Formats: sequence, C-alpha cells, structure tokens
Amino acid sequence: MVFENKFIQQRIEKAEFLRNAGINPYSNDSKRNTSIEKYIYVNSDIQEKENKRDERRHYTISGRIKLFRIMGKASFLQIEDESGVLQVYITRDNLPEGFYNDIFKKIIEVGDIVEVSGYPFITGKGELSLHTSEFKLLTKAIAPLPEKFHGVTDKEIRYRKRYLDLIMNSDVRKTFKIRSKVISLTRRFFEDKGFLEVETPMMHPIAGGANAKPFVTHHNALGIDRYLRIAPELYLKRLIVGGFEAVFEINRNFRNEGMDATHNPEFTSIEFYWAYKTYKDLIEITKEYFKYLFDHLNLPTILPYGEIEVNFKNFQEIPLIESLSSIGGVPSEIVYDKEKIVEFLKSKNLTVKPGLNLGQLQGELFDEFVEDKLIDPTFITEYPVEISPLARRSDENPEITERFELFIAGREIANAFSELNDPVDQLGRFQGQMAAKESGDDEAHEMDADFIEALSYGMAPTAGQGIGIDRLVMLLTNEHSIRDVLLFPAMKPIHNEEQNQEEEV
RNA sequence: GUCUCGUUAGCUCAGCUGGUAGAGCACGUCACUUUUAAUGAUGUGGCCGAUGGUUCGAAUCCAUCACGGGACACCA
Repeated sequence: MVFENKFIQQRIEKAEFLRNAGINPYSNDSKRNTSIEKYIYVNSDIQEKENKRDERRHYTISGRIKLFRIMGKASFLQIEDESGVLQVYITRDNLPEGFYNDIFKKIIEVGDIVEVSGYPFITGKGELSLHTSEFKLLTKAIAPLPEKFHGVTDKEIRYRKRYLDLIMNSDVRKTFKIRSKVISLTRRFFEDKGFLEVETPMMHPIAGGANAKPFVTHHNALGIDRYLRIAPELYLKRLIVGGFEAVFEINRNFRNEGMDATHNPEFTSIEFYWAYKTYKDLIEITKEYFKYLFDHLNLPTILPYGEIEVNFKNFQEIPLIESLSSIGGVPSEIVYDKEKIVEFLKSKNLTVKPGLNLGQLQGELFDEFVEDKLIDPTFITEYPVEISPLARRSDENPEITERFELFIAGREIANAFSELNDPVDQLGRFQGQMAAKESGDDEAHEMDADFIEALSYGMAPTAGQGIGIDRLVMLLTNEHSIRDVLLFPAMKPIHNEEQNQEEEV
C-alpha cells in the first residue's frame, strides 16, 4: 500500500494530532493577499527605512515550506509559491500562547503548505523577510520531500513524478512556461495573420497525411476500429477545398513507433494551410514567425544549443541536390545515378536497402551527409517527387516538388510545400503508395478516396506547413531530450502496473 | 532493435579482491530569539530492482528479466 512507509505514518499521526487539537490539517480558509514576487517588489524600499522595517504594512502570503531552521524560540522558514521564495521569521512570543512549542515546532515541517501574515523587515544578514504575527497550516504534506540540497536528480523519478520534479527544481517550471508561451505566441501570430484555428478529428478511419504507423482504437457502438491521427493534413486541406483560405491547428499527433530522446508517441505540432500562396511565401512567413518568437520571448539571436551556437539571423536556402555536394561533400557527378549512389553509400560502409528509387537514394545521401551539418536555420528546397507524396510538382521540372524542410542545429524543425491539388496526380501517388505498402512498406500512405473526391471539386493553389512544437521548444530551451519539454512523457509501465493491466483483461 | 552504464533508507550517495548494511539530508528527542544546505548532542529508519545459479556464506561473482540514462539504427 502507498502509505506503509514509516515516515508517512508518522506524518499521518501528526495530522491526526492536529484534528484532535481542533486544527484542520487541510484547511481551505486561505486569506492570501499577495504573491511572493509582489511582496518582494513592493517592499524593496524597506532597506531605506528606519530600523529596516515597516510595522504598519501587513501581508499574507502562502506557499510550501522548502527550508526550516529552528533556533530555540525563533525560527526561519523559506516559503515558496509559484512566483518565488521568501524567508519568514517566526518567534514564540509573536504567536498565541503554546502554539509555537506545541504545534509549530512539533507538527510543522518541510513540505507543508502554510500561510503567514506579518510585516516586512530586513534581517541582520540583509535579507528581506516577513516578520510573522499569524501562522496557519493550509495543507499537511504526509510524504517527505527529497533532500533539500541535491533535490531529486534521478531522471526516472523526475519524469514519472513530474509533480516532485516541479516542487524541487524550479528551473523545470521555467522550461514549461517557455513552452506555454511558444504555443500561445504561435496561436497569436497566425491569428494576427488572419488564420482561423480549427479542430479536426483525432480519430481517423484512415491514417493519412504522413508516413507512420498509427495507434488503433475501437469504437464499441459502431463495432469498428479507428486510428489515432498521425497528421491532420488531409482534413485541413478539405477545409481549403471548402473555402477557408487560411487555417491552422495546434494539437497532438500519435505515432506508434519507438521512443527516444527525440520521439514521444504523442507529440504536438502546428500545421497551417494558406490558399493562393506557394512554398516561397511559407519561407517568408517562417522567417517572420521566428523573429516574432525571438522578439516576444526576449531570446538572443545567437542561441546556444549544447556545444554549438545557432545564429537565428542567418537563414539559408539551398536546393537538396545542391546541398549534397556543397554541404555533404558527395561528388556532384553521381547524384543522378542510382548505381553510383549505391556504390558510394556502400563505399562509406552504409547498408543500402535494395530496390530504392533515385529520389529515395538522394534522400539517403541527404540524411547521411548533409542533415547534421545544418546548424544555422536552413531551408532545404526542391525535394524529389518520390519522397514527397503530397507535394506539388515543380512546373519546370516534374521530378522535383515545390517543397522545403527547415533544419536547425542538425534537426528537422518544419516541413512545408505547395500542396498537390491535381486530383488525378494525387490518385496516382496514392496508388504508388499502395503498391509500396503491398511490397512491405507498412508506413506507406493509405488510399483516401474521400480526400481524392474533395480535391476533385477543386482546391485553390495552397501552401501548407507543419512545425514540430516539441522540437522547437527543445531548441529554444537548450534541452536535448523531448522528455524534458513534455510535462508527462510516455514511460514504460513499471512491473506491478503491467500485472494489474493483465488482471483486468 | 543493438551496444553500454546504472538500480543500496523518503532523497543524494559510499560500500575494494565474497564474511551478512553505512554517511549526509529528512524525521524523533534535547539545547539554542537574526539564521542562510543554521549549529551541537542523541536516536529511529533497509525484501541492497526481480528471479535463478556458484559458494559453507552473495549488496558484492555469473545468468536471465524489468526499468532508467547514454550511444547507434528507424521515424517528426
């Protein structure tokens, strides 16, 4: 059972003791009238006051006890609320008769959530504090907090019990505040541009819009399986067909694949679609978007990321084929020759899957020799049509598409293209994907006949883009694991959790 | 999926070439009315990740498994 630990038992007894003394250990009678941040700001003038105090002021603050120093008849606490930490000074003689010795010293401890009232003063060591005249327990913590100096460092505990991580590591709160701001700013940026935020289904009859394995769930009333969406793309384009000219959706996608430092089964992206625009317009709006984020987050344009630095003022643009030789060092004479590419890859001791077409081989070259060298933001353009089943062909060269991916710090951050709106071409590409699926590629796209029908009514020329929010936040917060930018990352079940699930079946 | 490192008290960690468990914090008791990880004294607290094996004897050696970290492979 959860509460069999001796320390917890001891604290449950303390809560009982309080109840017997007529004190509610879980009072909701909070009278807080300021945050710690405001208290510190408003009382910053106390330093100049006579006696370094102002007994006419009176504040009530609340928060969790993080440090507890009893020195006989006086004590110092450090209390933390969401906004900050404040030192509180408490003496026996300023509290009701007996309270300090019988309740405060015996029952109150680190982890408890308390409320204190009093006046501001500066201690002998020069720290703005609160001189307490009233003290109340709001919430008794029956579980002891981790060690006060080292806190909790075990990543497994931090991810599984994020609440403990948040209590102990205030920097973690900063990361998630930035994440929240990024999402909020993204929403505002696109709204200000006239985009409409929409919500499309998360349960799809056909998992489309990306190359990925879906999760399957079951609809009992209909007796049919549904897929958790791997991308909202095909629904958002249906909306463009319907006459909306600028839409976006910020939400979760689900992919039934492996988990590692850059992959979580559910992840957040923004996808936006913009009628009467091309991928070139997307390059411009993307630059603008980054500038908007950096301005509003007050980030320096040269941002450290681990060992490297990324210059967010230095956006580059280069066609994929050109990048193979100019950045990847691949001999330019081989990049259109399947045999020679295979030979080249093998000469670098890389295993090459048999039966890849030219575009796929060019993609292999890019992944292998170019991607991790793209540090400053780089738009790689003109993707081969074979690896871009939803992108519009270039009018000049039908072998390539009007597409780009944005790479920063060696990672893909965004994927965008002028959308394919020729229904017959789209049908042909779906058929190609189905052939790939039959020959064993279980990540190939499925045929979506209704989507083809939608296109057959005519979709205005449209540009669309997806940006991975988790990876963007990683970049902006200098985090190197997606788990550090997800409040509750997916974790494998611990042993007895697994057993319980089997018992329920 | 492969390789590699880790898992010991609520937390942070010691524990050598095998001899049956340690520290600090926290908690209990005592002292202390301006401390800063307060201090001093003293005490309680362990299925040493799980299961097997080797051994007279395993936290320690071996095997398998589970979970986590890192690297590689695939994907966003």
